[in-house]
Parts: sequence; structure tokens; C-alpha cells
Amino acid sequence: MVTIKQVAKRAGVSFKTVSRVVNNDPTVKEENRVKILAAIEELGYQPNLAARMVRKKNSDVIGFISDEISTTPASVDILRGAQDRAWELGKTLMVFNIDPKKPSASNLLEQCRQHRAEGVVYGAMYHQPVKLPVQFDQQPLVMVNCFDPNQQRAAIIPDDEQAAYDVTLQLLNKGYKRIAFLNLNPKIVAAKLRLSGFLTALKEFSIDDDQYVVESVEKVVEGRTIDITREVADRVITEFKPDAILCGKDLVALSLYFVLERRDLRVGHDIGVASFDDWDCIPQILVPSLSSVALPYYQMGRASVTRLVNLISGKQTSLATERVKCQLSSRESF
Amino acid sequence: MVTIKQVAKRAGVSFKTVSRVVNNDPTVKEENRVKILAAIEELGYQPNLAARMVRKKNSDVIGFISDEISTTPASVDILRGAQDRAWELGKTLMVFNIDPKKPSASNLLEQCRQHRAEGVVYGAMYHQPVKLPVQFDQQPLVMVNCFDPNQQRAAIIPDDEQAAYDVTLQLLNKGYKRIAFLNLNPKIVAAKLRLSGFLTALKEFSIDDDQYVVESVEKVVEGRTIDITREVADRVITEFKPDAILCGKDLVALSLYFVLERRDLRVGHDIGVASFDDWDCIPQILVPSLSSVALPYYQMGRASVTRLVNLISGKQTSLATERVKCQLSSRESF
DNA sequence: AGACAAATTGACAACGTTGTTTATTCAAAT
DNA sequence: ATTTGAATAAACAACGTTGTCAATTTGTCT
Repeated sequence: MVTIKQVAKRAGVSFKTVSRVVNNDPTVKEENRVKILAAIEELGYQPNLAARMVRKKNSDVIGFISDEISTTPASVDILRGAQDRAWELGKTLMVFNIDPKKPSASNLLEQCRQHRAEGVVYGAMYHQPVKLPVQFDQQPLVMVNCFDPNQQRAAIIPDDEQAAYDVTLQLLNKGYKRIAFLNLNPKIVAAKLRLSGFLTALKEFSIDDDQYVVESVEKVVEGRTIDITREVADRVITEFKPDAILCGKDLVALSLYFVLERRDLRVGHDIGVASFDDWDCIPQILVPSLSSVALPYYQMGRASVTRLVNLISGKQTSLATERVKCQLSSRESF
Repeated sequence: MVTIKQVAKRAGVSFKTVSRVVNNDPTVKEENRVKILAAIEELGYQPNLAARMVRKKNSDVIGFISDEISTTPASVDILRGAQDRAWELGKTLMVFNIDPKKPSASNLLEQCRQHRAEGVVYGAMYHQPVKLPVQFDQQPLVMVNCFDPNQQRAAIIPDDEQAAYDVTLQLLNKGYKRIAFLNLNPKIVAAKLRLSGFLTALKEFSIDDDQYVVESVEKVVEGRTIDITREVADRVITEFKPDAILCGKDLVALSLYFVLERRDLRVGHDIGVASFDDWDCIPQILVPSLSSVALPYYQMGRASVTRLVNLISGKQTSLATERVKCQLSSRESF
């Protein structure tokens, strides 16, 4: 590999002067600058970041540790967001492992420290509480799409409550009155928050005594989880006769579409449907297209890096949890 | 940060002896080794990889550059596979950017070189030819899920032809005879290969003059691509009366299910359905569940790193394209 | 021309490691 | 008791860079 000294020799100056040019030090004669830049170009010189880091003692590296990929691959967007923001701030994101089943989180943290990462973003694949090992205290840390059960760590999470509140309000404003909610399993954080947002919205329209909430469209049989959306939806429609159904995720809406098709209920006409996730192409491939609340993964990824860099620089030291707004993608289903 | 010298002081030995312990050099008295390990533990020493790298001149870093995320987020699995394999081989994968719309591929490559990455994996989000800028010649390179149009670069791609051949053969073996193929746009590499595999399988059963291939289930209207799967499927069923339909991707199968539902054709009974992608939960949420050929993203990710490390070490210098087998996930739809 | 300040450059140390060479310790062999 | 040789440890240089400070060059003013 080409070093700064080789460039210096080629340009006929001391290697220190080359260093100055590389670091945009203004105290270099224009004539020399031109010569040096030419030499850099000719030799294809690239500064050795490792050597620079040893000397300067800052790495500009941020570690990104994430737990296992789950059923929501859209959450790679967290990574995209983090990456983009890191780039903007002149940092390199080191993604240490995406599926650390074998290497434990602490192992990954060790790697981060060996690379002298200035801080760590810990991302989860769905919104949940995560109790991190004590080792994570040793450097600036931001949790994204997850949070410390004791609120002792900076966290960026989606505002599920606002999301449910907003979409419910929009349904109500369009005149829907009997809204059923096929919610996710109540053990899921998002499910609890959304229920709360849902109920708040209903209360504002004073119809909080006339709703129908289903907790979980899954059943565990012999240790295996099976989807029972269709049965549940069938029952809800028969018993409650809703004029709109809010689904916990797009896949639930998908199953619901089949049920409605069979019952000859036209979505967006006889019955309104809304959902959460706005998952890639599903909402658009459905007919009529599905209105769904997108989870702000990309924004959260960006926010996590911004927050971490502020933490590192001491500009912002609060450990408060930051909620990121969710946006409804309005389509034809209501 | 704790340095090797601080550890040495604590243990009462020269810093070089600590270095020996860290690097598992056997020529250290047991007594000292114990003392040093204790000191390392107490101080929480982590070797500085940057300093080590400067001295040893090898980085154990592999760059991973990928183009924009497309409609197949499952392809993160390429990254997972690469990461896992890198870990096994004691390498660190530096994911330089997932969505380099702003920074060009060459910029990312510069970053790789500044980090002294020993080689680069270039991944595409769907199987396609990619003409990389000449700068990519400057270090070992493996392309994954894409390939050089002139075959001048090592590449790992899915064996789409085998995939289509296999699934078609299985359909035929189960007694299906009139198979329609709702293929993807013929501009897509996978579409061409799959068509070829499909036809080869039919030929083996001597029914290659009685099939029905649809090229593309999309239409471009005023610059926007719209999905016309439902119309197309309707027409195919009416005109060709197939006993089985092979779909280009799970989302096509999804739309097809709606069409069949409306026509009261029972999937897996009146008509067989198969598809490509095996995309996350879609095949399982459908009723009856969809048999789909999975693309071997994870395996390809692993293979790409294995191949790259072999290239770097000179163990394997061939630039041949490596095809990775696709596996059918057999379910209830045929 | 000479003096002086400003601009520019270079010599050298330092960062935290590892490779190489040299010194020390200690036990076994004479 | 001395020599030998192996085992162990230390000293020092080196990696490619940047920080510090002294040295040199250049330009301006008298």
C-alpha cells in the first residue's frame, strides 16, 4: 500500500507537508499543494485510517449491534437510516453482527471496543424491552426500537400509541363508528400501546363502550404458534358487525381480505380496513390497496445515530426515551 | 483506554511479555501468564486493533458493499450469511453502505481501502448483471447475487434454472400436466433462466408443446408500473385451463389466490400452485399454504465470504461463476 | 540592503502495537 | 565449580500517521 512518505518523495517535499495537504491545512503553498495532489492522484494514495486513529485517538467508528432478524425484515431500514446518518456525520458504522445466536452480545461489544468504537447503537427487530448486560454501561449507548426496562438508557422507539390514536381518529372522522381491533398478542409492547391509543381516540368520540378488541390472532398448539386470523375475523364480523376493522399487522389484514372476499363484503365500501406496518409491497398488491400505518424504521435509525453522536460529544446527556412519529399511508381500504 | 503498558505495569513485567500472552505465545512462564491474565481482567484491557493493524499490516477486515435495497428485503440474508461466515473465519465485515444513492460505489470503495480491507464483496438485491467501475479491479472481489456481464469477476448467484427445473419436475411427477407459468418480466435475469429450466423439465415429459408462459404480470402506464396479475391470471385460466400454475414470485401467487377464490377453484385440489421466493411469512399465512422455491440468500452470503477469503489467500483464483442450489419448501398448494 | 514579521516547511517525538535481537535466568551436563 | 543450552524476558526498532516546535523561506517596510 502507498504511504504518505512515498507520496512525499514523489512530490519532492517532506512527508509532513503531505499530511498537511491531506488534512486541509491551509498553510501550504499553492504550488506545493498542486504537486502533492498530483502525486496522490498518480500513486492512488489512500490515508491509512488505522494509523491515523492510533495517533489521533479517535476512531470515528460507531458500532451497530442488533439482535436476531425477526419476522419484520423491513427493519433493515433502521440500519439504512443509521448508515446514512453516520455517513453525513463523517462516521463509519461497523455492523458487528446481525444474527448473534452464537456470539453473545457481550462478545460483539468486545469487538466494538477493540475497534475503539466511540459508541454503540443497539437495535432490536421489534419494539420491546431489552435488559442489556452491564458491560454496555462502559460506553455511550443508544437503544433503537427497544428500551431499558428501567428507563436507564437512551432509547428511540416508535410512537405506537400515537399511531393507533391517529389511525383510529381518521377512521372515526370518516364516519366509521363500530370499529373492531384485531390486535397483536398483548405481551407485545406495541399491542399495549396501540390499544391505549385506540381507546383514547374512541373516548374522544364518546363511543368507548362500543368497541371490540381481539387480543391476539394466534394460538399455541403443541408448542407451535398457529395463525387463527380467519376464524377470529369471522367471529368478530358475525358477533359485532363492525363497519371497520383495524389490524395489528399487514399480514392480518391480508387474511382478513380473504374472509371479506368470501363473505362478499367489499373493502372500502361495505367495510373499512386499516393496519400497521405498511410492509413493503403487500398493502399495494391488495385490491383495494390497504391503508396502513408505517413504522418509522428509517427515521429511527437516523435518530439513533444523531442521538449517539450528541451523547458522545456531551451535547445531550439525557437518557430520556424518544418517540418517533408513525405516518399513515392512506390508500383505498378506508 | 487501557493500553498494554498499563497492564504490564500492573503485572510487573515488560509490555512485550503482555503482548506475548495476548497473542498466545507459549514462551511465557505459567506464573507470569496467570499474573498478566489477572491484570488484563482487572483493567478490562482490550487490544487496540488499529495499532495491531498498523504494525502487522493485515486488517482482517472485509468490505461489504451493496446496491440499493429493492423489493426483496429478504436479501438481508445475504448480509447475515456473509457476517456469520466472516465471524467464523476471524474476519470483521465492514458494511460500508446499504443504500449508496448519494455516495457512489467508488466512494464506498475508497472507504474500504482507507480501512485497508483485504477484499470486497459486492452484493446486489436481485439477481442481475452489474458493470462495476474499474476501481474495483484493485483488490480481491466477489460479486454476490449479481455478476459481471463479461464473466471477468468471481460471482455467486442463485441457480434459477435448476430451481425452475426442479419445481416443474415435481409438479409433473405429481401428475399435473397443463402447467401455466406466470413469469416475471423477461428483462430480469432470473425470468430467463427459470423459463429455460421450466421448458427443459417439460421436454423431459414430452409435453413441451402444450404449455402457457406469460411474460410479465406488470404493465407500464404513464411511467408507473402497475400490477396486472389478476387480469392475466383470469385470462390464462379461461384460455388455457391449466391444472397448475407456477408463479414468478410469492406476491403473484398471492394475487392468484384471490382470483382462484373468486372462481371457486380450490388450491391444491382443483389446481396446483407453486412459486418462487419463499418470502418470509407469506407462503405460510396463505390458505392452503404455498409451496415456494426459496432463494438461497443466506448460503450465498456465506459462500461469498468463503470465496473471497480463498481469493485473498490465493487458494482459489478462478473467476468462475458459482451457482447455489435453490430449495423448494413443499407445502399444501400442490 | 537590512530588519523584521509572516508564511511555509521540516525534524522529531508520539500513538499502541508486534518483530527481531539481545540479555538474563535456571537447570542439566561436564 | 564451570560450561552449555534451553527457556524466558527485556530492549529497541518499526508500522503510518499527526502534534509540536524549531528552522527556513518569503515578503514588506524602512
